[in-house]
Amino acid sequence: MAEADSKSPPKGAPPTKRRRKSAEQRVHDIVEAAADHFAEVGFGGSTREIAKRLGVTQPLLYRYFPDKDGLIEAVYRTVYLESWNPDWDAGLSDRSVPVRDRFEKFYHDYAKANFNPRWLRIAYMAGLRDAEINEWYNHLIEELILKKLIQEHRVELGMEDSAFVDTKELSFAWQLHGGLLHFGWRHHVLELAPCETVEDAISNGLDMYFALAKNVYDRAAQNSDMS
Amino acid sequence: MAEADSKSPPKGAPPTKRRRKSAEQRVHDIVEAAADHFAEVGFGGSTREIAKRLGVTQPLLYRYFPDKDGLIEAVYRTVYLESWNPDWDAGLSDRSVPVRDRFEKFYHDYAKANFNPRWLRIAYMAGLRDAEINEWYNHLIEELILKKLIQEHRVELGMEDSAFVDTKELSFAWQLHGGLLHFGWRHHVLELAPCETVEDAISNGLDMYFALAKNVYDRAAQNSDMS
DNA sequence: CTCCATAATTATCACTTGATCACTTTATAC
DNA sequence: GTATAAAGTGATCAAGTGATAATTATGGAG
Repeated sequence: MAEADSKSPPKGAPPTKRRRKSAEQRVHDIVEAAADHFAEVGFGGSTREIAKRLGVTQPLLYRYFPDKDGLIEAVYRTVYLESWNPDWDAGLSDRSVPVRDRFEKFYHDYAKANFNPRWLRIAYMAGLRDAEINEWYNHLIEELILKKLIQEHRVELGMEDSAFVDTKELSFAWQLHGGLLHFGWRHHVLELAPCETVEDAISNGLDMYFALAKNVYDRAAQNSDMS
Repeated sequence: MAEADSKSPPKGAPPTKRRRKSAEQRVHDIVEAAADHFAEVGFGGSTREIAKRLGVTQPLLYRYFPDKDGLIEAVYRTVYLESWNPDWDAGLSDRSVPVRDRFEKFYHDYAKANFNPRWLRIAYMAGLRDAEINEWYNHLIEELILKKLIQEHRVELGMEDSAFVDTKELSFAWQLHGGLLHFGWRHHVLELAPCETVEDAISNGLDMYFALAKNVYDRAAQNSDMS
């Protein structure tokens, strides 16, 4: 705040005094500008354009990053990490609240943090560029969110609290998560006119998930009664 | 057939006779090679590499396409059109078959045609590059597949055959389609180890859709009874 | 005020890329 | 055979790219 963004010189034109920033601050600014630029034009975007946005010369980037790939990886980290809230796990574990409500709140927060052009575009671009980072992220989602959903749902239905998660259960959970992510894609990448709000999409997705998961558990319970 | 693929000279090295192809054939070959190359490395891939794959010099491409963008658009068209089967509509309309079965078959075919790295990567890359083409495609899906699903399902439940499609119904249908597409993404772009088959994913997705849609329709029917 | 570590710049290189044009080779019609 | 339309090549350009090295300017410590 209070500081005009890097670029503009105070007043006159000629001297254009160069302002120094701490290494820490500069790294942060560069990654931020790089993320914005790459999100817009892809990772093919030039280092010169990034420097231009910062009002800085291009070789300066190489003072803080070994090469373009290094910068891109820093962008990965920033984009993925700064949009992940560590508090989510606590919220999802709070059994004083119905599972449905817990996950509805979670997905509202998740959408608020991630359903924007910058995050979605970089996430999909990263998946296309090198799947590794996205593999890691999907693993995170599966372990921390989807398996949690399955287990907490089971507990609420009075089933035994087993760590084992069935393929079919995971399939349902991924169907939910994938469907919502695709909503984000249509909305913020394709920029299609939204015929429903995010809240509705989340609510509808959860309805589908809980309705069917319950059916399946009920049927399983009947089967075990018969045995 | 019987013709060794363009590249290799018949036998010896020195003369490397240049083979001529009809313009039509050459255009087809170029687009095919371009699609393969772009699918692998992104639309930043070079025209020289495409030419190399064909065993041809790079300027030749400019005989058949005005510029790189023109080539990319031709790739769009080929990839999208050649993987769309016009017969699908007939299959989806055949009321002698249960809706569930019709759409299960459709999604099997759809996955067979589209769930491969080339199609998925180019489709997502196209969405990131310029949303327009993907907007058009999503419109196609919505009009020809999803609305069909909704209406045929209604008919099977004995409801009136109205052309009007509710926002909520569409939301469910997109949740289904998006979830399945995301399965393709995880499977063929991220190359994650599949813990379920495509068939299972489709079957589970449809289970979720039909279970909930039926619930909603039943509830709507009760409400109208009360009025 | 002076010093000096270091933030930032200037100049530049080697290379790739999309694109153009004049030229050569091929197949086909006569 | 020979003429000819068109398929294909070679040489080359201008622009833009990531990256390096030498140089300059800044601001805090003493």
